[in-house]
Amino acid sequence: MRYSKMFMPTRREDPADAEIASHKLLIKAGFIRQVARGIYTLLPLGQRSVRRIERIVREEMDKAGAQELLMPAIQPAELWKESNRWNEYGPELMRFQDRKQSDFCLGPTHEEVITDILRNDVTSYKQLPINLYQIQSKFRDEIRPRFGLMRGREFIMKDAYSFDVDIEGANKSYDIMYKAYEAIFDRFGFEYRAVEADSGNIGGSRSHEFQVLAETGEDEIVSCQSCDYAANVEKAEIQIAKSEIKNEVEAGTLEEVYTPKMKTIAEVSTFLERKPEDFVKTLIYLAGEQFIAVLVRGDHNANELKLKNLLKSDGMDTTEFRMANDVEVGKMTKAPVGFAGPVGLKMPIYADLSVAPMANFIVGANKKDTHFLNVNFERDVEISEFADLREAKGGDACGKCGGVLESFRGIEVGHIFYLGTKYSAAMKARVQNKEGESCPLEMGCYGIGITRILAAVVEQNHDEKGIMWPMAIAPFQVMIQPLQMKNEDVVSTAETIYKALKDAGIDALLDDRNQGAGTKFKDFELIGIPLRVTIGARGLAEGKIEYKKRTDEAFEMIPLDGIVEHVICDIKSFKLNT
RNA sequence: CGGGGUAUGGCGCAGUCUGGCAGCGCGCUUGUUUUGGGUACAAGAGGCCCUCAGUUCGAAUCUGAGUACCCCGACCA
Repeated sequence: MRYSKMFMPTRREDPADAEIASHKLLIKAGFIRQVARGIYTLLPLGQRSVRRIERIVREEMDKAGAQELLMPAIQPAELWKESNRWNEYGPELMRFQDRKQSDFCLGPTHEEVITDILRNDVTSYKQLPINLYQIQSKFRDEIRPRFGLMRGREFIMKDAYSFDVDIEGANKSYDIMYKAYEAIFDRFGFEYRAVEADSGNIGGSRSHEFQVLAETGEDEIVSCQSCDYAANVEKAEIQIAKSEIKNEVEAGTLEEVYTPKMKTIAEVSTFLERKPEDFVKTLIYLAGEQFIAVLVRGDHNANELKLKNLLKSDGMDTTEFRMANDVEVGKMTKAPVGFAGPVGLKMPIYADLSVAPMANFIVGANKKDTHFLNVNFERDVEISEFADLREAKGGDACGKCGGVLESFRGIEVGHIFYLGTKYSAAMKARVQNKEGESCPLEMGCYGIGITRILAAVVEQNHDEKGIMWPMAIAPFQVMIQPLQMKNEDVVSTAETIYKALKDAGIDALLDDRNQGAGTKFKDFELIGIPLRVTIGARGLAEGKIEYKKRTDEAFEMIPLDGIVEHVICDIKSFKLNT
């Protein structure tokens, strides 16, 4: 491809509304443009890289025995009503009506459609196992889309669905996908971790996320330094040290203190000059119709999954479970948000084990701009139950082996779930097993965020000058730069090299613009093509060509008659490595 | 959904407080120049100042309503 013909609008200045490297660089280097909030166009360069990502995903999925199909983005409400997700999914589901006022949605995922297909055409265990996948645009009306392609409302996803006659088979299908995902993310050159995860509103029990390690990631994960345990903090199990027994200190006098407009622990602790560990946070949740309060230490976070499980085991209705909103908090605590506390609170109060040994702690006073000092259990607060309710954090003891947990931030690029019969039972997708009994299909589902991978790759592969694409994903493999466009030797040499590389099946970009060397170098660095072949009058006089990798500082001079072979050889070795 | 912010040429911004000819840099076009790190000079093109409604002799600027986008939060209690 010739640079002069390629539509690749680069910018000199950082876009005003991008925060993180991948968002900035993808716009600046001409890969994407925003159309609306969380909705982007993939420009030719972006589309080229996405195609390469898709190709790798397809190869590995096919290798794992999955078959590609394509389901519609538009889905009828009827199917979603069968699984009850028409109600459960909430406002994130993009809904609309056709001209006959029938309800439809834009698919955020495809369990319903695929289950519908299987129930009609699969009747015997002999047709199983089967794994079907597609690569397609998904639609989720996210509360807060952000960071460019990282969290969009329309995005490209690979989603796969496995069907087995029994749990044993389903686990096997799950393991195959786990391995396929490792192969895929290895080929992208990612530094990543597979972590245990909560299965969210997709449903199911067994679940792993594939997290690309990055400071800008939205997820927090912990991994054990001693064993192979790794999990999202939403899910991570920790060991509570038995030594956390009550401190024997004399209880101080309960005391009100004026804390104007101090809502957060950070604000109040700075204001009162006390450590966050001296505070107890009071969180109000709504489970079904019942309000409950949860106490965690000021420097801890509550783990909603653990909380939900505890409430469920206490026989509470948790089909609807969420934090109370501002109005509800105001009503229940008689104070604006930020000043809730357990003293005199009329609802069941659950407390994390780590607050049990605390004494003379600080809480909100259920009164505007006021906190209590020297609060103590029994005397001031009655607790319904102490339990492990907090989120893991770095330094905690591993729930499996007791080793030390280390924390990371990650970008979730893949997620696999064992679904069980959640959808097949609801939608009556059944087959006959060997014994002739009718049983619901055992399902698994497996997602990979294609467009998110594009962003994640940039997060892990860039410097201050621009992107550094891994060979596997680069929009072009090599850039050829004639430096003096008026020098016929330079131009014709560049053309010859360009043609030879193209004939060898290599994606080469010839920078045939009549621009100075500086401009060409800058654009090369910004766009991030892995290899650069520079033809300058100076080197050419000695029969030499300059050759440089985007990731290297230095370049080498290669004899003109060996350059093409050298480039081809390098690209081949890149392929073997990935 | 709550809080904060922004909206002026393709991009990045000033001008708004204190109403009076719509500006700067980059990019773009044409010509000359330069040719190994975003060359230099000259001449140009390009804007309903987000929308609507007010105030005023006069509104990018003041007032009101709306829209779009960005950030923070929804673990704050």
